[in-house]
Amino acid sequence: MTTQLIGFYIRQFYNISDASLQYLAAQFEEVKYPPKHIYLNEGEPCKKGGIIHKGLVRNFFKRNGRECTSWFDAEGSFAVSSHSFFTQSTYSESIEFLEETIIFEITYEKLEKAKALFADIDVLLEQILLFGFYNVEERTRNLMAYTAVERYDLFFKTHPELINRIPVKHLASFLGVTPETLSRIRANNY
Amino acid sequence: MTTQLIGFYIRQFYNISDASLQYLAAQFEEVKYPPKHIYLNEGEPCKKGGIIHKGLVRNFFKRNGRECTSWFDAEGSFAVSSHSFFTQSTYSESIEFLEETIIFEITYEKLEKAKALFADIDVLLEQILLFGFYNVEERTRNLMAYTAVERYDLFFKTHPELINRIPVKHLASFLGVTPETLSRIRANNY
DNA sequence: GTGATTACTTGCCATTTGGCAAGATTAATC
DNA sequence: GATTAATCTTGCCAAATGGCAAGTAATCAC
Repeated sequence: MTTQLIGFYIRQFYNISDASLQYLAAQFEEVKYPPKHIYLNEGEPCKKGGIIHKGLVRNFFKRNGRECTSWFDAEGSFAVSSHSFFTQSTYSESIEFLEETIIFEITYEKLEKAKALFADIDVLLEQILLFGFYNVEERTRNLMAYTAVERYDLFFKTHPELINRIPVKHLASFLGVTPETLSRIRANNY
Repeated sequence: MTTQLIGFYIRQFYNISDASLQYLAAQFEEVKYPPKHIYLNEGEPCKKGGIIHKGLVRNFFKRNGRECTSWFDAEGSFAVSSHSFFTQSTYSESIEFLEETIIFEITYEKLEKAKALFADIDVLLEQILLFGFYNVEERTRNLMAYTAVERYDLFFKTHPELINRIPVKHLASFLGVTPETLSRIRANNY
């Protein structure tokens, strides 16, 4: 049953009680989206989010006329625009599915309700936010202190399973370089 | 009285009740630190934090042998290593006072206690974390999508009052360039 | 104040990265 | 499966940034 699955994913962040999980899991809905589907358009508040069961997602924004990928998420991660979701305000971030993607989806309202009913669900959300905070912080550091080659190597080491699933142009826009530069890095011209 | 002051600072983030403020403010202690004082050494868990009443602080880490400044904080902001503080785990981040700095200081334990006693203090902390998350996210975007000149101009626009308080080498390490490059940017060689 | 140290600036050149354009490859459409 | 359109790669050169070294300015210690 999906309760098992959702528990598996969620308890990676915080070990909520069986009762909380029972309630929470019932709020999720399994949904399938096709590749290239835009899950969130920048400027819209992020009213729902999902645990990725199968598939690949990218969050991106536009600056200086070009698309920049802020984050990739695959199985076990969340399809959500964190700041927009947690504050229910708009943000200049879009979400796109890169593959056919199956997610367990929940609305902000349902999550709020669950949070009010079970204290440990509140803690769970705090832990998830903290995890996101840590990830963004590490990313900032990498952009500051590492060269493009080092950033690519790091991504290659930490996410080997994604290298062949992500189109070069998107990986480039994540690493903060042009597709040409990434192409040269991969060809080992450096 | 300091309760007034602390209320002024804290309610910028979330408007806690008078009762909560009364209790919380009493947990703070006013402390003065000299310039160059290392408030937190990387690898130590961040057990206390402070609201900056007067002074200037930088958070930094070391990578590839050089110091990188992750953030500056001045009056009204916090002297704290967020992730380390919230998780009470270690992180490779240090905190240094750049000027003689007066902070209202509180330990993690006291804050936890206050959080358990007053629900709105919990909300306050969530808001503060969310604000930090937003800041780091914006910073990542700037590093990805802007040139050094654009990043400097942005900092100049958003923090004009800090430009003359921050040594060039530290501002450079914040913007992700060498001191020489920042020096040239300021001289308008670009 | 004076000397010593540290920080800042500038010139020179190397390295990294970007941008255009052409060709090669892959994927999408019918 | 042929055609079309994206995407990816590579060469070439330009622009941005780094690194060393020397000189200047500011700060610190006594």
